[in-house]
Amino acid sequence: MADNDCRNNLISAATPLFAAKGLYGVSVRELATAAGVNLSMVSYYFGGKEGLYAAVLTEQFAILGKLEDIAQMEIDTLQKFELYVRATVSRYRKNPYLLKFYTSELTNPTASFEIIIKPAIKKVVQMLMDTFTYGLSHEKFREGLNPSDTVLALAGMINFYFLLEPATAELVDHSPKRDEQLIRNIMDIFTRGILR
Amino acid sequence: MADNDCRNNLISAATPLFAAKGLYGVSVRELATAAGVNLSMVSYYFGGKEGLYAAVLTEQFAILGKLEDIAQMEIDTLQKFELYVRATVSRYRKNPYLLKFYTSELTNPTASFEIIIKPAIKKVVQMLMDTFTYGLSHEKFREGLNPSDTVLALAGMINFYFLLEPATAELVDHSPKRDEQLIRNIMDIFTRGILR
DNA sequence: TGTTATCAATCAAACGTTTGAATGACAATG
DNA sequence: CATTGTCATTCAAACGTTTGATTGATAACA
Repeated sequence: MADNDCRNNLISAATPLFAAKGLYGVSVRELATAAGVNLSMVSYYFGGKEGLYAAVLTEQFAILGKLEDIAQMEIDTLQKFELYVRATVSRYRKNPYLLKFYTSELTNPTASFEIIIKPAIKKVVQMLMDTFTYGLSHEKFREGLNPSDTVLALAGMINFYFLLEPATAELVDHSPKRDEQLIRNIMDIFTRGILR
Repeated sequence: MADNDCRNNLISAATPLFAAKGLYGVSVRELATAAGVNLSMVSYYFGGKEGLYAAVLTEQFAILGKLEDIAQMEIDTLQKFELYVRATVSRYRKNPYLLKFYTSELTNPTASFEIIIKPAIKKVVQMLMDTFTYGLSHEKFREGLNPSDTVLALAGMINFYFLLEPATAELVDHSPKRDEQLIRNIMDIFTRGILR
């Protein structure tokens, strides 16, 4: 097996397994078999099962950093929010496992939560709050709206849509071809909701 | 030990443990010790660990049925949505474990998902969609809004606020005394977002 | 030849479940 | 009224299996 194939195969195979069943729902043997490598390679490359899990999580959440750039862009405040929503949708479409790790850690946190997930989420929420506060101070948005409640509402609209898919797939069309309509629907509500 | 104390103790002790660590994150010994009962009582009363988990889940989701009554009430359509939001908030406040089971099953579904969680969620979403469609046909709401996208947006605004608490507690005040402001903030955005 | 990578085999520990005995309440029997 | 039998409940102990991790040998390569 070529250099580092073993390590890469483990991460690739572990990602969907951990996403579907969680850290304690998969055994090391299951991970090794799925990757087509020897069982002991998990300890050899990652120091153990939790190390592999942390490696998967780190890879998954590396993408999230790009969201912070939105705040510095020289575009309209409302456009920044739309950019956030669009980036979120395309991120979940490109990586169908990200949301699983995201919410799995929120509900059943492992040791990785404080180190990887929590800081990543805080940065995004902070960025959104800063953006909203800027819009407020420049008299674009209505007075009286609470910054944190408002940005969490926006984040909730888009994230919850994807989170609920396993339960509502038979009730609602969640296919990517409806994404554009979904984004417009959300931005439509949000824009009218916060503008003067 | 009095009649059925053993069974009740197991459910009471298992609820916070399963909520915090998930089905596979807790051992039967841990559950029995926390309940102060013998290890074999789990199998005796519930047929095994998964049986106890299912019993906990059933008890937790029994409350969710009340939401359906909202649709039949003789009140304004918008008031029905506000009632849904208020009921959701008070439900999470009264039972801090419900959301954990809710989202844990959505991300890492066990055998109980199809039987207990999925039907419960579908009923609520269907009720909300019916309510919105009624409002649409009676010309209260703007044309062009997609029913499913819109009600999932409302549900997301309130549910995501609670889901994100472990990550944003240091950034945002999630205390119950802010609930009224939170509800008004959400309904404010939603109302302006969907009204003509 | 020393280093890195991989393997099958093995380990102790923990897992969920089952067992057979002991307990106490209660009704039936004499 | 005392005795017997039945029943659900609880217990400590053990069950076989699976767990995550480690070992020492072996191969590939520098």
